[in-house]
Amino acid sequence: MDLDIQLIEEKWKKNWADSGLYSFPIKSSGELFSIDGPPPTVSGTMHMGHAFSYPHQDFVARYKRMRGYRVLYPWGLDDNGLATERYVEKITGKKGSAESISEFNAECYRISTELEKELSETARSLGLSVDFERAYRTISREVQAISQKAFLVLVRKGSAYRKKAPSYKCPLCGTAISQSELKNKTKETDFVDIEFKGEAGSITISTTRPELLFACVALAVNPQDDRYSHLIGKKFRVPIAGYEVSVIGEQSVDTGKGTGAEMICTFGDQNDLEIWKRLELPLRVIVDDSGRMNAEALFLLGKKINEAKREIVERLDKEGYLKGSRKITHTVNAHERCDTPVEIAISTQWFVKSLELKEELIDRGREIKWKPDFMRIRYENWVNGLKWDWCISRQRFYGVPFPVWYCRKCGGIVLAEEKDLPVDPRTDSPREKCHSCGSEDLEPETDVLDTWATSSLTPDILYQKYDLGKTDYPLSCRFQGHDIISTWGFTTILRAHLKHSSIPWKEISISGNVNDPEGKKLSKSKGNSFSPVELIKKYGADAIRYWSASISPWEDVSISDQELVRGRRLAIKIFNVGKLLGMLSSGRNVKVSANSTAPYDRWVVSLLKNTWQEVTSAMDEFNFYRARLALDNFYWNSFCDNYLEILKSESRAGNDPEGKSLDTAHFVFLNILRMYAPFVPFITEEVHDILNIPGKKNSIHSDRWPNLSGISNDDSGFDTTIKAISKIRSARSAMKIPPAASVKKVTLKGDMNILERDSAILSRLLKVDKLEISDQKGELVAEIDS
RNA sequence: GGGCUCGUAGUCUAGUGGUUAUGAUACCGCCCUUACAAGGCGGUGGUCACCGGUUCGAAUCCGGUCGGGCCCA
Repeated sequence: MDLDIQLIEEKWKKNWADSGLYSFPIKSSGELFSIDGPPPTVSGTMHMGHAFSYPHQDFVARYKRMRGYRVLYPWGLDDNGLATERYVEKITGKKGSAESISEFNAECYRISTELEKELSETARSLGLSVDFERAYRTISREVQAISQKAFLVLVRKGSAYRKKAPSYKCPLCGTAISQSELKNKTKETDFVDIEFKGEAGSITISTTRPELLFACVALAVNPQDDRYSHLIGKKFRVPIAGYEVSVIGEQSVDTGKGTGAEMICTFGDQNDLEIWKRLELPLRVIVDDSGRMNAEALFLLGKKINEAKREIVERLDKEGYLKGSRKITHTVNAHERCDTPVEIAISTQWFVKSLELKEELIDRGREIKWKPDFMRIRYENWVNGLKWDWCISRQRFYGVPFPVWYCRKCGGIVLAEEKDLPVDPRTDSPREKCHSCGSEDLEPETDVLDTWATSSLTPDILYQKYDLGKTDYPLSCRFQGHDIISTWGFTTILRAHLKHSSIPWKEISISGNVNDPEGKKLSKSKGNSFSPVELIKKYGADAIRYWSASISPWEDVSISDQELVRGRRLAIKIFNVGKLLGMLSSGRNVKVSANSTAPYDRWVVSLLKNTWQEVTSAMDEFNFYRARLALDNFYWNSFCDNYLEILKSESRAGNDPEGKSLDTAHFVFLNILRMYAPFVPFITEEVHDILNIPGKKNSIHSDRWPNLSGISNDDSGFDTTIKAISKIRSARSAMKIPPAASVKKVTLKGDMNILERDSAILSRLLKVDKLEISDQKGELVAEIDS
C-alpha cells in the first residue's frame, strides 16, 4: 500500500478544524497555561523562520494540553503598521502619501485580509493547534480600542509625553522611527577635508556629511592632540556661509581618522546629538521633514540630500575650501524596513518614558525565566544601551490613530473619552471642548501609533479576548526570536511594567534563526529562500515539524534536506508499525496491557519507562531535540529493530497463545504514539485512528501524557540477549550469509543463565540450527560454523 | 571597538570533569526476509578550530589566538 502523506495531512487538518479540537476551553477547569506567541506580520506569506519556530510553541502547547492544562494558545495577525503599508505600496504601486487616507487604508485592509487567509491556511497546514476561532487582528476595532486605551493610561500617568525633540527620521518612509528599528548598513562614501579659516589661522576638518556644512554648530578636536589642542576655544568661519563656530575639545574625537578634526552638525549622527545636548549648542535646521534642504541651506534650497552633497563639494572645490577627498567604507544607521540611511531631526512627536526606567526594566527582566538564560544578557545590554525615550508616533496612515486632538487656540491636548474608543481623529469629531480654554477649534492628530505600541500589548489583548481572571496575569510564556528582543520583547516588558507594575509573563523562550545550507541568512534577494508551503508539499508538515526539533530551539538552524528526509521516514515507519500490529492482531481481542512476563516484554516495557522519564524531563525544559532523540532511539532501535522482530518470530511460532505479548506491543506503541503526538500530530492521529484497541478517544490529541511511574525498571536481563542478537547478526553479515538462510551452528560465550533461558528465541529469530552456549565473564562472543 | 554566541567524521548535530566521543545524512558491502527497498543487517570515516593552563583524568573548566553568526557602537 502506498502511503499518501499529503492526503492524510489534508484529512486531519480538515477534521481538526471542523471539530474545533483546539479551541480554547473557556469554561473548563484546570490550571491555565497561556502562550504569548508572535502574530505574523502581514506583509507576505509565511517564511522558514515561522516554519521553524511556530512548531516549538506547538510542541509545548500540545504537551501541556496532554499534561492536563487548559492551554491558551492563540492565533493573531499583526496587520497594522509600516510593514503592511509598504507591502501594499509595493504590490499596488500606490503611495500612501499620494492617496486619500481612507481609500488607502481600505486598500490595506482588503489586501491584508486576503494575505491573512493564506497565512492562517499555512498555519493549519503546519498542524498548529492554535485557537483559530478567536484569532485577533491588530487592526481590528477591538484591538485598536485596547491600544488607544493603554495609550491614554500612559498619558494620564505622565509616562507618555509630546515634545519637540530630536528623533530618527526615515527620509524614504517620511516618518519618525525609534532606535529599535535601526539596523547597520555598510556604505561607501566620500570622506572629504574642508578648510575653515578664522582668527587663529585655519583648520581642516574631515567629514562624510559635507551637505550638513550649514548645520555646523562647532568644530571638535581631541584635547590630547598636540596638533590642535591650542585651537580649543578659537573661532572659525563656516565656509561660504560665513558665520562663526568655536572649536571644542572632545575625548571621543579619533585623532587617526582623516585630519583628526571634525565638525559638529545638528544633526549628523548620534554623537553630534549628544555633544549638542551636553554643551547646549545652538540648533541649525537645514533639512525639512520631506528630506529636502530648506532656506537655511542657502543655494542648496530644495535639493535632496545626495544632490546637496554633490553640489556643495563642487562649490567648496571651486572656492578653494576642499583640501582632500577619498572613498571610505563605514557603517551608517539605516531603517530596517527599507534600508534607507536615517537622519536625526527635530520635530514634535509622542514619546514613552523609558530612559529613566532602565534599572527597573532590568529588574523586571530578572524576574522572568529566560530560555536560554544568556538571552537575558542581550536584553540587559539593549536596555543599558538605550539612548532615547521610545518615539511612538509615525507620520504614516495605516495604523492605530492617536485618540487625541489639539486646541488651535491654546495648544491644549484633548483626549478621547474611553467609552468612545476606538476613535479616529482624522475622521471623528471630538465630543469635548478644550479643557484649558473651552475652545471648540480643535485640530486632529494625524499620526498613527508605532506598530510595536500595539503589539507590545499582546498580553492585554489576550487577557481581554479570553476574559481571563486576576490570577491569570502574568501569562505563562512568551515565545519569540532573538532578533526581536529589543523590539517586541523589550516593549512588552516596558508596557507591562508601566500598566500593571508586573512582568507580562513568567517565562520567555527564545528561538534561533533559519539559515541556508551554507549558514547564510535566508533572503529573497539572495535567491536562497525556501517556501514552507512547498516543503510541506514535498515532505509533509510532520517532517517540517520534526526538522524544527533537530536542534536546541535557541540555536540558529540551517535548512537542509537531511532532517526533512528523516522526518518523512519517521512518519512512514510509524504508519507501518500500525499496519503490522493490525495484521498480527486481526481476529484477536487486544488489550492495552503490560502484564506479560516474557523476558522480551519486560525488557521493552522497562526501556519504555526509561524513555518516558527522559522525554518528559526534556519536554519540561522545552528541549525538544533531547526528547526527540530519546524517542527515536527507543522507537527505532529497540522497539522496531529488535522487539517487533522478536514478537513476529515468537508470535508466528505460536508462542504467544493468549496474546499477552501482543497486548504489550500495543501498550508500548500507544505510549510511543502519545509521546510522538506533539511532534508529528498528523501521522500519530492517523495511526491512532486505525489502531484496533478498545476504549480509545476520538483523537490522540485528547489523550493524556503517559504516566508510567508504576512500571518496573527490571529488564529481566534481556539486554544480554539483545547483545547476543547483535553479535550474531554481525557474524552473519561478515560471512555474507543472506537473512533467509539458516546457519548450522553458533557458539555463544557469555552469561549462561540468561542465554540458555532465551536460546529458543535466539535460534528462531536468527535461523540457527544449533546454539552452543558456554559461560564467560566479560564481553560476549559469537562464532558461526556453517 | 564592545557584548553575547558558536567552532565535534564530506555535511548537519548531541554531549557543561570519568570506559572505545552521540545520532542523523552521505558513502561502501550484503539482502526484494509476507510492516516498511521512502526498508533491513553490517561497515568505513573524527589529533572534538589552534596554543597554553588547572586536574590522577579535559570536547567539557580557566586564559589566550584564529575563524563564523547575531546584537550594539
